[in-house]
Amino acid sequence: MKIAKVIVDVPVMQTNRPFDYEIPRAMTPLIQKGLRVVVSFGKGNRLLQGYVVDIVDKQAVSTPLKPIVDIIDLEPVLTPELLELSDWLAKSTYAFRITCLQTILPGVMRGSYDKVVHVLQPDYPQLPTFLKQAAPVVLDDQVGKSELAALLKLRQAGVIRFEYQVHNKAKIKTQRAIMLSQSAESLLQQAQALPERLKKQKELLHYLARQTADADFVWVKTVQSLFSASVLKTALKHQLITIKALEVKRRVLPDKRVAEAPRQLLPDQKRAVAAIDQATNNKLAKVFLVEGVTGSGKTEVYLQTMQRALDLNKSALMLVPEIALTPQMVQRVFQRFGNQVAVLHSGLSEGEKYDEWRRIREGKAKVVVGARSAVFAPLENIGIIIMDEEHEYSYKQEDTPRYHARNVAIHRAAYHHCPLVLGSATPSLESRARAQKGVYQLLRLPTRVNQAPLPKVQIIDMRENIEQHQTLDFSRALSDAISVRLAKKEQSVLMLNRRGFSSFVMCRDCGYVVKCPNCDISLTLHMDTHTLKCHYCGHEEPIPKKCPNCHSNKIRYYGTGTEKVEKELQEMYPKARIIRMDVDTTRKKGAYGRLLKAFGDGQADILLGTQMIAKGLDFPNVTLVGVINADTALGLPDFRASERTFQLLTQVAGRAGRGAKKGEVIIQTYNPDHYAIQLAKSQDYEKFFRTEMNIRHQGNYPPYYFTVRLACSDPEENKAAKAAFSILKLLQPGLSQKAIILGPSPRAIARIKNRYYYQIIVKYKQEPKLAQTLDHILNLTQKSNYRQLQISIDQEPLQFM
DNA sequence: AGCACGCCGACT
DNA sequence: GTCGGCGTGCTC
Repeated sequence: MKIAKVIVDVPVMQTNRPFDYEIPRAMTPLIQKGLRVVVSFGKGNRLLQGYVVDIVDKQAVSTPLKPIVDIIDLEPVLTPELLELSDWLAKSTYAFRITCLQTILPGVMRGSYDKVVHVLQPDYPQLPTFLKQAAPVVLDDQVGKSELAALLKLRQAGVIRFEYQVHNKAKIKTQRAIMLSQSAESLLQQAQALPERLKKQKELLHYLARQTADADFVWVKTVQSLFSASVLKTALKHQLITIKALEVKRRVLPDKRVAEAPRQLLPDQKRAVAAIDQATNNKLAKVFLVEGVTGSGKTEVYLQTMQRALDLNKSALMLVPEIALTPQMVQRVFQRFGNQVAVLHSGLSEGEKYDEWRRIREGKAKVVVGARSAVFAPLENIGIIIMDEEHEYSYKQEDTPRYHARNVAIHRAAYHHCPLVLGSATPSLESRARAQKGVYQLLRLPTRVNQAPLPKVQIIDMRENIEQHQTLDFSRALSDAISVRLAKKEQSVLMLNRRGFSSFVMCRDCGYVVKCPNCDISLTLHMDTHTLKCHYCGHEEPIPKKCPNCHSNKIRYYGTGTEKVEKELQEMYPKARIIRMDVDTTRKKGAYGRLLKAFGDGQADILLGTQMIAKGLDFPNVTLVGVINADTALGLPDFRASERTFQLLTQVAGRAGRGAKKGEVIIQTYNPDHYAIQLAKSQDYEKFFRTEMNIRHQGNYPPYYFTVRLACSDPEENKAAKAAFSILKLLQPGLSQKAIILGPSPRAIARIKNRYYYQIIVKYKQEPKLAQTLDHILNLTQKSNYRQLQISIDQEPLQFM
């Protein structure tokens, strides 16, 4: 007997394994691995969506199995590769298998459920009024607790019955079309044969005869503009025409394109392309790190190596961070590869995503460009994977499954025996260190394609500014530079670093930031307790009244908002046209693109924004880039603070002087001597890498150590704390002496949604028993007395707060 | 998650 | 005595 192993849609620890189901005889020829099915589950026999992950032979079983109720898909939605990937993902991120399956597939594939009440005894006296009707009633999502209790009682009394329905949200969009199954001649013949009085019918047939020249069908929608609905109805009645519902794929990319040919390569680019092509040709799962300054032509290297994969009749996957931010990039890929390109990103509607996904699944799209989740694109026979801006933090998903797209890409590249190309001007330290060790192959592109010099970067010491200038946010140098641009009708981009707003304490005289004595990490300000806390080890101290370094009393929390700066700017330059871009002004869909376009069209003189303006913008008329506060990220309680600051400043500096005119960059800071700022000024990534590696080495941080974060939360604070300590007890025996455990400590925002959070961070190099221990902890904490306790594990977290 | 079973307190 | 509260365990 064949048995189907099914992962059911119940995301809890206890059901995180396949369940066996009988395959009814009628389904035997249809059933396959990777299909979605409907199964009945639990005592109430409620219907759930499930995924067939395996089909096995099994001899007669002692307890009878439930049969599969229904098959949802005709073709498997998951390839064997993606099935394996979901298993690997679940194991490596400590997430439920079902959650991983749902992450891999487009959102519409997730089952939606309805609870329907059928009334069995319509004349029952205490029947609630809303049930006193003939038809079954669909319960809405928010049925009150007491209401539900009453309904359960009625069910027990046999008055009503529940029915669970599973819906497939994945709908194929169709449009009605008149099929042109006959030749033009036969249509005209039919028209001839019609009696004279059917004038409109004759006209219709003549019209259709003309269309047969270049199509198999005509949309009803277009015909309706020429003929009325009743004409079509008559024609249909007389069987002169047939109408079918044809699928229309929601398309994301335009129909037309300006085809673009490959560009000439510089020697460095040529070398890089050759090295990558060699891996593609020889089916080597090598990882390359392309380290190229802004404007060095990384994109051209990507495009040409992707072309190589296509030439070998393979597919290509290209990951771009937050794709909405770089429409130029998508455009360029489209111009090169045309209709075989599919785009996947969060800006698409569910339906659009589904259609693009199916074009990939059906093999119609061989090139995929997309953001983080596109790493799961159902491509087969992948010849190359590209990951642009590999250092970007948006590649890490912040909620379950907490995966990093880079790791998924590495896994898929290994499966497909194809190269993975990581590209960045400022690679993550993890990747650059791996290249150093020879795990990845480093390909450097040190020169700019157009030979343009890097913009001149000037650093302004804001500590001096306080005395000289009354406005705190603008130095004389920056305001003068803005005035010059306004006079010359050139544009300025001003960036306000909002990360870490008001959350740390800094001395305005010397730039000193209070750090944890144990962890060498900035302390975070907690206004509720009026203390400074370390989020790593839990160290706590009072807020200093005087700067411990220079004894000034100008030590206070630090931060500035975009609105305030905009007001200041407007006062300084009443005639300047300013576009402000922050979370508030870009919340609406499409607002981001609209504002950028307005700026690109020259409708404003100054673009003021948060870090979102640092990425990928390319406006030739921008000759000044100002960073109003370079420090805020440095103050974050995060060992990656320097790295983030360096990356951000380097990136934003690249926005200046993209066109023919020379660019200038002004960075305002209270830490002018900080290496991250100094090295951003000289745009010297390699030196930054060496300096920062040293610091990481001394502090036992990545990439010298791996990290894992265990967080637990409970509505009751003492329970959360107690749980954290029992987790610690469970953890310790599974670790060697060399592992470093930090915490348990309360998280920065101790209470979110009425839950208290505690966390433990483990730093380690080699811990063979760690994964097993973590699984054990997950299993135990589910069964323990802590019913309300939630526990999460984040491998290599990027956010430690 | 959702359901049943089962064991204790306050009601007809 | 029993109704119903929720704590506990199971779902092919």
